[in-house]
Amino acid sequence: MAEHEAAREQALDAAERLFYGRGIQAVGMDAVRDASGVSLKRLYRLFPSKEALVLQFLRRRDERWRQALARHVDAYTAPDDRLLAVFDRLHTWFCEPDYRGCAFVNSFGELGGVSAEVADQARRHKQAFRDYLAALVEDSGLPAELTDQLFLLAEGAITTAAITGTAAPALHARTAARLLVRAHRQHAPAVPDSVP
Amino acid sequence: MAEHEAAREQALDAAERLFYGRGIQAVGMDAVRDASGVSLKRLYRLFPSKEALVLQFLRRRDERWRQALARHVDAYTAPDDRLLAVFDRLHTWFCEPDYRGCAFVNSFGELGGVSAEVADQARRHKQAFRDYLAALVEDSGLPAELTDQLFLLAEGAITTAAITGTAAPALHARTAARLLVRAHRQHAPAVPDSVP
DNA sequence: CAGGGGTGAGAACGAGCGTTCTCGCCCCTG
DNA sequence: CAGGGGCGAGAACGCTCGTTCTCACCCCTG
Repeated sequence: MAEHEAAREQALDAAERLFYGRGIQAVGMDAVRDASGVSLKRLYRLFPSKEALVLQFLRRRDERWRQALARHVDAYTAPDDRLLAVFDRLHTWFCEPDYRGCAFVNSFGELGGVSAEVADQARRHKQAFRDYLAALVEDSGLPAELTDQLFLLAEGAITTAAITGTAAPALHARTAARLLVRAHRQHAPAVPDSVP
Repeated sequence: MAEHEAAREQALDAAERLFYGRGIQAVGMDAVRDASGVSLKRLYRLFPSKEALVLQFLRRRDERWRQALARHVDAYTAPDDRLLAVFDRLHTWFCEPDYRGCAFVNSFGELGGVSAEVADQARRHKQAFRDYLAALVEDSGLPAELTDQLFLLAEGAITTAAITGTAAPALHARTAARLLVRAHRQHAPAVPDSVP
């Protein structure tokens, strides 16, 4: 029954491409069928409803997005490089040809007011990203207040890149991040008193 | 024919409340009629189509949003206070009970991939906000690069406040903004060599 | 080879929605 | 007072879409 898994993946691939590119409500199940080659009957056996497909799409996207970020960050070892690598990853993301912002922000805007589950997915995704940033900040020996500041820069860059259609916001966010890191170091300098 | 204008305003008020609160596609013209008390026939005489109503809603919201911001900023005279007042304004906005993020970001996420006009409205709105920030930055004698950095902070705060449902992002953005202003002043200090 | 259980393609169904039409009512003019 | 033109309420229409059903087909077992 690997057939089953393959169809599931095809369906989710198509759903992701369509939902992300055109918005969720603008995409019918017929469009998912046409794009995936998975018949309606099978679609409804794999996912009990469109809402289930949407939530699955969001779950998978969250996982993959965070994996891609971590993979990029893990190419660096120096804590400060790792912090800034987040913004490099944003830059390459923004350069993808059909970049259209954060799927979770978009879904939240479209359905957050009407579907509690979608709103929850968005909250969880952002929370996970913030937690990840917090760990990087702590590894750098920087104060925790920096986390939210960097998070806001990243978040702002994500939506600004989408709306303006350019990747420059990643660079602006990166410079701002460097300035903030430096500012925080000046008030509570180098720090590392590890291994007491 | 003040009747005409009154109905128009009622319709736009209801449309704004509904579109902003539930998303655009989740709100039918019937809902606008019920909430506004303006009959369907009249609605369609006032606005040739739902899309026209949506665009009008966005135009009006852009105008009012920027007016409210300017009014708040104009309560201050010192250039640096005016800059930071932007984030205070965000804070009071986030505290509104049915705050649900930026109507333009939400509309862009929902319809930007499918309606060029909606995408355009979002672009224009963000551009206008950025221009406004740029003027404040220039009035403070600060370097232009600061503009995009503050813009990203504001933008990030707007969506983060929506998704987390708290107003704290405004405070985080404000502190980050203060740090960035200070950082920029250290590299190219006080400046004002006005009136040569 | 017979038969049946699952499959795919597409029709069908029912609800929702954008838009228009009908019809009775009211007010305004001659 | 007579008549008509615009108005509101809501029905109606046509389309889309989520979901299910039909039916012919294929493959697999006895």
